[in-house]
Amino acid sequence: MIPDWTERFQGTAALPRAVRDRLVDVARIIHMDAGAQVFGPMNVPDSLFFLYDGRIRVSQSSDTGREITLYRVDAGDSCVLTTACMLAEEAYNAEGVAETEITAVVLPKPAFDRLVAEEEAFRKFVFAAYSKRLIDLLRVVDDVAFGHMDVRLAQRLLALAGDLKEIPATHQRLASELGTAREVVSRVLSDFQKREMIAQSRGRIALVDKPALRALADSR
Amino acid sequence: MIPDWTERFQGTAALPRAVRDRLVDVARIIHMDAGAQVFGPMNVPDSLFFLYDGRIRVSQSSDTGREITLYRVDAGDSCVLTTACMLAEEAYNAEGVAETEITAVVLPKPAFDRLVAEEEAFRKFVFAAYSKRLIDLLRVVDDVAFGHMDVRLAQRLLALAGDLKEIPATHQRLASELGTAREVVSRVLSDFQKREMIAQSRGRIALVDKPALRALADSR
DNA sequence: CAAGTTGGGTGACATTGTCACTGAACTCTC
DNA sequence: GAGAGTTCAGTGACAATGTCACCCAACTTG
Repeated sequence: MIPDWTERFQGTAALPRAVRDRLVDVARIIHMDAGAQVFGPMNVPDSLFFLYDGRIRVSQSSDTGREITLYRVDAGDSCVLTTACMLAEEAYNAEGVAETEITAVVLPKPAFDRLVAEEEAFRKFVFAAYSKRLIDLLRVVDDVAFGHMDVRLAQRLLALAGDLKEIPATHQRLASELGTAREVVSRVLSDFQKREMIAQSRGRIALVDKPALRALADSR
Repeated sequence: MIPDWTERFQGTAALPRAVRDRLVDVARIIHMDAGAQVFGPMNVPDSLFFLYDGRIRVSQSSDTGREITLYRVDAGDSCVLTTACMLAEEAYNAEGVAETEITAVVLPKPAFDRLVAEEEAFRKFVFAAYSKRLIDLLRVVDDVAFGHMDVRLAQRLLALAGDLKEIPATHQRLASELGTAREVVSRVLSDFQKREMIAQSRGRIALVDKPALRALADSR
């Protein structure tokens, strides 16, 4: 089904043929639909997770119903938060939800341990993954603690849009990205609209003046 | 001077005698005064850092002059943020400052790599350290994004006090703990005072009614 | 089409952040 | 121990953000 997933990851592509064959043998491939919860407070995995295809959004939610996106796991990345959870047996309320249909490689812990012990390349990969997430979270803290809503929203709109001119997103959805309330997003968006940087219709936002958004996103 | 620092760390105490002797040989011991910057944007270390004695406060600051405490490194912990920085060569503006006089063990990267490769116990220690920091940061994000100032301040006052009844801390200092502005801390503290939970004098805060503070800290 | 559901708008108010001050409390120097 | 400078804290006005209680419009479904 998947030709050879070890091609796909920084940490495994460099491994000797024999090791890779063994890995392909011992790992399980799983598929999940978009919207499925990959992990969460009630669903703590005991294995290591490598995302072969698709995208996962990792978020944290408050008990008052608000939510914030921490980062996204893209194809080729591993998901270290699950690992972290296993190691530091502390409670946390982050969850990972598949944003698209996903295909992932699940490596049993013993195999993971062995690989980390024996293979330099794999070890580097895992450490890099941890480091990346740490840095990601530093960025989130910085944004939430010190950033301004209009700037943050402009940044997020541009990031979500990529090369496209329009994004399918409700105000609530954007609020969950930034960890704020829907009303706040509505307010800021209607301001953007007044300044003719965007155009809105139900569930869609058209980025009319990307340069202006970019300028705002880079300011302050 | 230090009898055998390898006793001190989870990751090294369990190692074979021979390995530990080699470690003691290859590592450097450093001392720093309270207030010294251990690492920062301008001061990126190329070695691994194990805190033998003292405490380090790791914080992040905005370009507008505000600051927030991310976590503290206690004696017996390693400081993984420096590692993270080395691996993911991204810019970040976190810094570590010695809160007390500190004594630390600095392990050159080659020795670190070798240890991680060869020693299970050490590897576990390092992964656990990373995981702990990830969880710490999740907690910070949660607090900043969803927490209320009065609750957060009550929590912090209790944490900083420990068993003591009084803490030496300026309003500005507390603001830097929580990533807010001094005026906000002043406001909340004067409210606490009005409710007779604390008493204030210049640079000192007496926790008069700890149970009430505790109740507040645990609420919402 | 009617009814239900979801997305979005709005005004009032609470909390938090920012700014521009003031004065009090400490420190230092002479 | 009397000023001078510095650090710490208090204040009022205002801006930005969060919360609440609604409303209505747009879609969806039976």
